This record gives sequence, structure tokens and C-alpha cells, in this order.
Amino acid sequence: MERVNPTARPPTLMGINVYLLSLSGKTGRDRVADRLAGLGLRMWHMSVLAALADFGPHAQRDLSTRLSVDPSDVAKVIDQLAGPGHVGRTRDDADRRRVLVTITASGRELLARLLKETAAVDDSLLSGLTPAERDQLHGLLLKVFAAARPQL
Amino acid sequence: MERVNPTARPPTLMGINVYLLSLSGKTGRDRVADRLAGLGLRMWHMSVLAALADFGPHAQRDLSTRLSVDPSDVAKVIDQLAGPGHVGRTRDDADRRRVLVTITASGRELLARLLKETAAVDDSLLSGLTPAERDQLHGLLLKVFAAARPQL
DNA sequence: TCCAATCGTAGGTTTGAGCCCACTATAGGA
DNA sequence: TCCTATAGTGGGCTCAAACCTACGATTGGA
Repeated sequence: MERVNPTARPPTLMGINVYLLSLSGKTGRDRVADRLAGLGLRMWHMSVLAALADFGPHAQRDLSTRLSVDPSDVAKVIDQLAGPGHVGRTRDDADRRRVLVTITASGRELLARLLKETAAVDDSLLSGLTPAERDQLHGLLLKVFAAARPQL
Repeated sequence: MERVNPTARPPTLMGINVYLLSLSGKTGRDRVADRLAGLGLRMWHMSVLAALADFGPHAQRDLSTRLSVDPSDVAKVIDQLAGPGHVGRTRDDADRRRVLVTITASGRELLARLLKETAAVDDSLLSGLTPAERDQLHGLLLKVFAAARPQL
């Protein structure tokens, strides 16, 4: 009896964009997670650092809404970043319920390192694409986001 | 004090392909999961049905390797599909350890329905892209897969 | 001054993906 | 015949993502 190639994926599935997107996205996420795990960090930490670097100090509540992360989880992430001094926490004197979170020099260094790691994953994951194609993909994904906000 | 737009995501993150890929992929996966949950099904079930439809009957072990799913999980999925009669199980007489799994007419109907659901998610997720752009995205993703196999 | 709403925080729970082990039945070569 | 490897299966485990709840501190309006 003829045996089909036992590792080929079903063409039916390969024709579905959301399937390809989900699979490659998951792989990318896992690879990033692996690299960050060595530093005891997760995606959340990088997201928080990036938000602080891009937009300046935030109250935790604002980080929560911006990144769509539960407030209680933000608190934990900030805790872990504040320990090693990657972010600073100060009471907001204008509203003493709020805690203003600020990125430190050490936090910026860490962010740069994390970005290098993700760039490496990007390279390995997209090794099949030329630089021009990567830009193309990037543009398409941004379009997807622009249309799908704020659900996405 | 000026307040920045509190929902904009950090541009630093939006510049990373693997981040966009991971986020949109996760969203797509969640939406598909939501729709399938109404039928008591998951991605796995669709994958199995697609594999059977595309390549014909499989021993469970072959489904496992083809879809990169643990054999014990395949057994559970097959169990759930066999209950309502979407797949048939017969001992392989050439090797009585093996169970040959075959898709039934009802299974094909179910698959068609599931594909309709995923197509709907595809449409909503990629509503920002023109049909030509969707094809472009599809081509790029296939390239990514072709290069990243078999890790992906 | 009082009360409802908001912020940060601690301590959970839930859910699902993915994995692992043990066991039975069977196959196939030494 | 015996021994090792493989197929399917049942029962579990682990881990992380994502929530939820309750509480003290604080705010701002009635």
C-alpha cells in the first residue's frame, strides 16, 4: 500500500489564513518566551518597558488599559521590574491613589536587550522571506491591526 | 498635564513582526475557539477531519505525527469524533495494533461547516485587507512555513 | 461630612494546551 | 519460543494566560 508523506499538513488547513497566522504566531510567541524565560521575564515585561519608553511615565491603570492586561497582573509585573530597579515607582502627588511608574536607565538597557532577542526570533521565524517580503508582511499586519482595533 | 492617547500600543512593539504575528494569531485562534466551542469542538477536531479528508484513512499514529499532536490526545479527539459518527474506527487487519480512522459523510459535512466558521473569522480578522492583499498575506505565510518546516 | 467610585494590591480560581507514564495488545526478528 | 518494539488508551500532571474578588487608601461630588 502506498504511504502518503506522513508529515505534510492538510492542504485544506494550509489554505486558511487564520490557521497559518495562529500557528506561526504561536511558534513565534513560544520562541520569544523561551528566550525571555532565561531572564525570568515574559512578554508582559517587554510590553510594559516599551510602553514606558515610548509614552513616558504611566499610572498602572493606564498601563493596564493600554496593554489590555488586567490591573492585578500589571501590579505583579511592575513588582518584578521594580525589584532589580528597571522601573521606579512614585506616588502621584496629584492623586495619591495612583502610582507613577517610570523606566530607569537600567530598564532601557534591559528593553534594548529584549528587543535584540525578539529581533533574533523574527529573523529565524521569517528566514524564508527576503527583507522586502518582510516589510510587505509587516505592512499587511499593521493594516490588519488598524482595521481590527480596538478588539485586537 | 497632557494625557497621551491611553489605548495606543507602543510603536516599539508594533515594529516587531513576531509581536504582530503572535497577537493577531492569538486573536484569530481565540475567535475560532469561541465558534467551535458552541459545537463542543476545538481546533484539533478540525485538523483531524481535514487530514482525513485530504489524505484518506490514517492510523492514529500517523495522524499524531502529521499534526504534531501527542498520540494520547489524538486518541481522545478520535473518541469524541467517533461518538457522533463523524469518523469510523476499524482494526487494521494487516497490523492489528493499528486502528484505521476514516472520515464519514457526516464528518465531511461537519468539516464543511467548520471551514465556513473559520472562513468567517478570516473575513472579520482580515477585514482591513483587500482580497488581493489577503492573497499576498497568504503567499507570505506559506513561504514562512515552507522555510520553517519542520519546526513549525 | 459622608458616600460612591477609583487605584493599587494580594490572593486566589479557571481553563486549556501540551506532555508523560503505565498498561494491554500485537508484531516481528533472534 | 522469547524478547523487544510499537500502537492505542486511560489517567494523570504541569504551566501559563486570563480572570475574579476582596480590601485598604484615596478622591471628589452631593
